[in-house]
Amino acid sequence: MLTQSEENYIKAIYQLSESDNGHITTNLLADKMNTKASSVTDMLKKLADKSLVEYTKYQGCSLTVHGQKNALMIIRKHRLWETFLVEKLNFGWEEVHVIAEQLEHIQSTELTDKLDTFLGFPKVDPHGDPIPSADGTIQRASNLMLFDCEVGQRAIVTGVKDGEVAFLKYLNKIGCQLGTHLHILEKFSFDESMLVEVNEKQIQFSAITAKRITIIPE
Amino acid sequence: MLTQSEENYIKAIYQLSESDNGHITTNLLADKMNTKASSVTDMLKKLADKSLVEYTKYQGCSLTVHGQKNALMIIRKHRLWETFLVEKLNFGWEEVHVIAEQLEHIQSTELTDKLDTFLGFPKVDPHGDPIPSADGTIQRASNLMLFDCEVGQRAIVTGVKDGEVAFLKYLNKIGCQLGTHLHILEKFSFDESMLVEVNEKQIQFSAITAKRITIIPE
DNA sequence: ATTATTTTTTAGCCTTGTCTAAAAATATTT
DNA sequence: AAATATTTTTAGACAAGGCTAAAAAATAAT
Repeated sequence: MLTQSEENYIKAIYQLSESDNGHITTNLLADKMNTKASSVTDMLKKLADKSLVEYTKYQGCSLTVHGQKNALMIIRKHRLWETFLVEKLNFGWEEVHVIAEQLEHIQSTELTDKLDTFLGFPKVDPHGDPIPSADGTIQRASNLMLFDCEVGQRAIVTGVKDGEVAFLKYLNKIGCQLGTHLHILEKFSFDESMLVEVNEKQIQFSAITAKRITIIPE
Repeated sequence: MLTQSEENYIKAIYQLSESDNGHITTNLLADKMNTKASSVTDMLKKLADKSLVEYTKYQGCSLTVHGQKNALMIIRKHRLWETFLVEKLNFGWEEVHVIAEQLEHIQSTELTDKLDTFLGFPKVDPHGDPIPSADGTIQRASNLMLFDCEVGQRAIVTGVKDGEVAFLKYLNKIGCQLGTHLHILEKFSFDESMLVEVNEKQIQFSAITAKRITIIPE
């Protein structure tokens, strides 16, 4: 049984491992957790004792298989609850993250699985992130970015990365959701921004934004 | 913003106040919280500082209006979640208490109210206990006990008190739920037990059990 | 190959919530 | 009313999780 703090560390390590290839440094984690490096060191020792992470002094850490399994279950809960909040309680996709951060710590496998059943075994959460199944399987998230599309191409939005509230609200305003059709009209080399048709309106996306929107070509 | 521990104390004090008329002693609370009197003393000071309880040394405590309001919101959350678990996720009424003890600490008034809406503003939880409304109003629970019924009388089950798992499972076995019709056939003075017709079967209820089942006369 | 710099760890302290053991206040008996 | 028993509080300690400041290791730069 893990504490909430331990769970939060495990989840953070998992998420960092997805981008930064496995080798997580103390400072990186401290940054992600909004805490100090010294606190991270303390916690890593604790997690290593419980064999959730591999940790060697001054060498950073990585999750053990056991740790990964735990991380996936926390992420499963987080994403199922987000789905519940949006699908059943009519929350907006920009509102659910903070609440799900609390709900993901509720301990009951039976609850998680029944929630999954109730929701009809959704494959992705409201931001397009894949939901791990009860046995710990997870689909690889689509990594085709709007940014990579060519002029003239058509695509459908499948997800948003790092969905901070302000960004999601902006997408709401321009009517851009999961499933929205896009048509790339123009790309500008000077700042790598692009002009895109969204719901019959022309929208200018910065490179940063275009890298946060994942798509499938149409 | 209260810690989980503070919330648990507040809730316990509220529940004790319902039966034991307002004046809660340190030991009583310690017992209810499965902790030591010294720990209770410490916590009462903290709660008094936050003006959630009225506390005078050696004299026990009682909730302030502010404390009562908090207690009611925790109970509201607990009972709404219990209802959700039974109505939507198909849990049995004997399974939901422990899970709801975790869910009751989730902080989001919006979530609570949206859950209430989703459930269709239920008046009582799966054990027949009244659910406080968003403004903190709560219906007085029915206090007519099966125990008080006379021979020949008919009644309908409206609730169960102190619903520990084994007791609720027993009620499941004999098919006794909220809404079940009862017919009192006989009362025995030697041990105050009673013979009751439940679903066309004759069941012998001890005094203890008959005091835990609340009813309305038919 | 030594400095200098950055990163990480250690050491010591704080807070929350708990505990035990001893002291103080209140209740109960005789 | 005094002695005894019970209840409650205080004092001091501990574990979890965090912090700051100083020390140690690793990395970068001369």
